[in-house]
Amino acid sequence: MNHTETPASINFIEAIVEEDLKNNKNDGKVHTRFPPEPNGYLHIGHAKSICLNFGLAQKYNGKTNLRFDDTNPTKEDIEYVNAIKEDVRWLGFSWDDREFYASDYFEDLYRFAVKLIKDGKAYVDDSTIEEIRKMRGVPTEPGEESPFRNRSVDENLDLFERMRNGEFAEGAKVLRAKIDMTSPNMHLRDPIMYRILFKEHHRTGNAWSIYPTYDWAHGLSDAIEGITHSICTLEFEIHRPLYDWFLDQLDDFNPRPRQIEFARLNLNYTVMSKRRLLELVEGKYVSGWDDPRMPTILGLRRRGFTPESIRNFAERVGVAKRDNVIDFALLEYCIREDLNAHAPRVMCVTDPVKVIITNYPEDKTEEMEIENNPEDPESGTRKVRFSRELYIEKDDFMEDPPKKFFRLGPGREVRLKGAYVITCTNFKKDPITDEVSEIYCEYDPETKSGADTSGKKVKGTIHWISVPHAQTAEVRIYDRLFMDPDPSGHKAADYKEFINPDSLKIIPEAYVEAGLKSVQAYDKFQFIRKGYYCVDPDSTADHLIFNQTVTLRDTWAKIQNQ
RNA sequence: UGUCCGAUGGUGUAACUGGCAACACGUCUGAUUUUGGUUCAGAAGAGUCUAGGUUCGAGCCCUAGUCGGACAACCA
Repeated sequence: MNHTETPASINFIEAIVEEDLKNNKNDGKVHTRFPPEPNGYLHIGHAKSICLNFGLAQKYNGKTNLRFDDTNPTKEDIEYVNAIKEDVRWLGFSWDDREFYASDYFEDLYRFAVKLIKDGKAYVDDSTIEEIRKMRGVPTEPGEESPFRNRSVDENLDLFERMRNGEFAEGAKVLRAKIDMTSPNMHLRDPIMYRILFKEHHRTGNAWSIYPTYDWAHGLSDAIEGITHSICTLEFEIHRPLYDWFLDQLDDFNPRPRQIEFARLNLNYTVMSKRRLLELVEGKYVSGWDDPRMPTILGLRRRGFTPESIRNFAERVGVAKRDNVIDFALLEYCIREDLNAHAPRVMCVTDPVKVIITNYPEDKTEEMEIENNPEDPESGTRKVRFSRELYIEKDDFMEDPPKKFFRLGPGREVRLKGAYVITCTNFKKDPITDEVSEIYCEYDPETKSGADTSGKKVKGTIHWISVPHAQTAEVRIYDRLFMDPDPSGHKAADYKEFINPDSLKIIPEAYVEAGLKSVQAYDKFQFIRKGYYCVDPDSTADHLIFNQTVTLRDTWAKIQNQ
């Protein structure tokens, strides 16, 4: 045995944290936060951020706050805060009693703003939104100063207070930080700290008529909560000088939070922007935020994803600063890995054709004991009834099969999963449609599953449902919502053109094993491609995997070529 | 014609303070298999954006360039 220690590789954020720990910065504490704006449902991209923030704290014995960044009442709603809490919890993370809201700090923020005004570092601007925009200039040229920039401290103080008191109309005035109108960084050209908004806030009601902007509120909220490492996505990188500037103007915060940016998750075939997901919901392209085709946590959950699989995915995609597009196949792999080991499996026939076992007694019924999950010995077995007439999948029979086709055809043998080996002796076709309507087989009594004394080896195993014992259930097949070209790039003119028309297929009456109530969702791309169906019988309940041997798209292409 | 950030197999992430570019997904081959799944064994695939420089030695350091991304909401 070689005991050479390979140092476990850490990501760049962990490297920063470890460096801080080494220098005993922040008294050796690690405190992160997950700060969603409650204006939409969480998606797989947020899951990465959640895993990052909570995972980092867990790893270094720190804590993570859940903070709602609720500074813009025009977009936010209590519905979203509840949904977000549920999603984070479901993912397996706990914020204990540290559930905070940026709106909790409105009074503090106001006080800090007054301090800035007194220090001559903020001023009330009467310019219109257009004027402000125009004077801000463009990135390649300096902006110009507002005519209101040099108001006296007293006047600013008075005006700001009256803004708070609701004496001015929306858009009439804003509070701006006095920084540098010539800065090449647009965010430093006197950024807006407060705007007037006569809008009811989901937590503070009508108490406020001014609301802080993100830049003003975020760093301060971090500081107030004692956050040490404020992790956010790359698009905030250019905000960092402003984040630091605001903190520099105020008290000496200890710990002094540090903003660290990472590249957000992109998935091919997937739209990840909250705004666009909202469009999909409002435009009824999907049934809701929890539609199994959505990349939302709720959607993935209904699609059959487990919290473990998503956490695992977040771990595997890694963390870095370069733009990335993760292959959907990795996400599929993560859930398959988990479900394969844990999900119980059942049989279902979606596109049936009848098989008659001519040498099996007409009035006989057997109960076959079939394991629920061959990978999991603890999953036990169930009894499935078997009789002379069965349904099998149309795809599992070929009149004139090519060499590499391992399933049923004239004269061929297959095993019926958990039952007998049968040999096809004949078949009948519908004279009108020319489709195979009945298949005649003989079974070998010696080949009974678990008690096979025949020594027979067969290449294929197919699933079946006993005709007299069959139950019907609706089956929904979900494919990826988007097809090529990849809509995850943000350049698509209208990404809705890429919606896959077959993303949801409903089979109203598929044959299922007795005892199955309904079959709501399973996933074509993830599972059929690998020979699996994932079932979500009751929205978010446990899932099952069908014993399915539907022609695998890739495999089938190969068989045809041979 | 600005500022900031980034660049490693098809995809993503590694490579301790410079020391033969590794892991995973995907792909392909073979074995096993009562689901063409799983599992197992193996293979192909990059010489690290380019050009210089420092060095015994550069993916790592320096310089210049190229390409990509972000930034001009009273959004976050």
